[in-house]
Amino acid sequence: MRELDAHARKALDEALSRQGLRPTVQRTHVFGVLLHKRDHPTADEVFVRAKEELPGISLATVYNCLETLVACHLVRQVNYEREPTRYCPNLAAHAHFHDAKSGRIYDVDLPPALLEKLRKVLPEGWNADTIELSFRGRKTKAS
Amino acid sequence: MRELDAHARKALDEALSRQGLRPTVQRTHVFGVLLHKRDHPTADEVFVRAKEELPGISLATVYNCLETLVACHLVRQVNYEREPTRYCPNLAAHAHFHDAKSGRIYDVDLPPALLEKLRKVLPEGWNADTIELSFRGRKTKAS
DNA sequence: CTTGACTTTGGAACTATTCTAATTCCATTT
DNA sequence: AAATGGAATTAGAATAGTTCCAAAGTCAAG
Repeated sequence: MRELDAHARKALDEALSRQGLRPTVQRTHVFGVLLHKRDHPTADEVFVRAKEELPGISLATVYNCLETLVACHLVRQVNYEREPTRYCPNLAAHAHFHDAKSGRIYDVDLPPALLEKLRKVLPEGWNADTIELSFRGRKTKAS
Repeated sequence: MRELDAHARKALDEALSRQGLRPTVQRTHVFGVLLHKRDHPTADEVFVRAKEELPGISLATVYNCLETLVACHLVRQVNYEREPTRYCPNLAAHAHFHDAKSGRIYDVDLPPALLEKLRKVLPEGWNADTIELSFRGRKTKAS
């Protein structure tokens, strides 16, 4: 992952400058790491991967960059039980499936119609900004 | 909350003995604390409440008891972001609503039909043992 | 009573994350 | 180009929720 593609580059620059922040090499690279392998890494894993190209980067910076990317809505946090937070650059509406066997997390598409139905379970006057749906179980088939 | 009612007592005794565990005074009391005020307390909050009647109880024991109750399926854990784990004695299928303003967590009933629909978003061969659904937002009306 | 498994306890240890203070970077102004 | 000042990065210390551990206590069964 030498470089961000033009689309990602633009999304990053715009989202950052919207909040008066600069696209530093660390931020850019951390974003690149997430886009490169979309497997929901932890901050530590991002740190290890980031160091391959930016040996001097610190863990604190990785945390800072991830926090910034989340604040800019370029990346989502995924929490599962008390495990370390994972990071996900998939911004489309989706749920997560935690495979008990491998520990891996998979994205699962959420049809907009279902999202609407979910919103409807809330009583009048309760407004949800975010909806999180996660499954835990076992995959018996790959796919 | 001097005593567990007969129903809770029975559920506790049966669930514990199913795993060869004993209904100690600490376990019984921690369960009682959760049933008494169903507001999703943290382990620390349970600790504080438990000490009112059992001044000698230790935090480690509260953690142990909660873990045991969860393992016996008498209590559910509720995690939200990286906040401390909360505990919930409501075993019926339900979602959680996190009120951003008050920080409080509310139970939201989940119709079985909706649960079925949720299960259907998973690809063939992916079997969910647990489904977690949580909302975050603001309540504009009490209710 | 003894035995042996289960429990509880206090405190130490662990770990993900946040904080802090010092340094570096970089765009802008001189 | 040098100086300025706010933003960003850094290493390491600090924090907080939770788990671990070894010792002491409890209890049912023999």
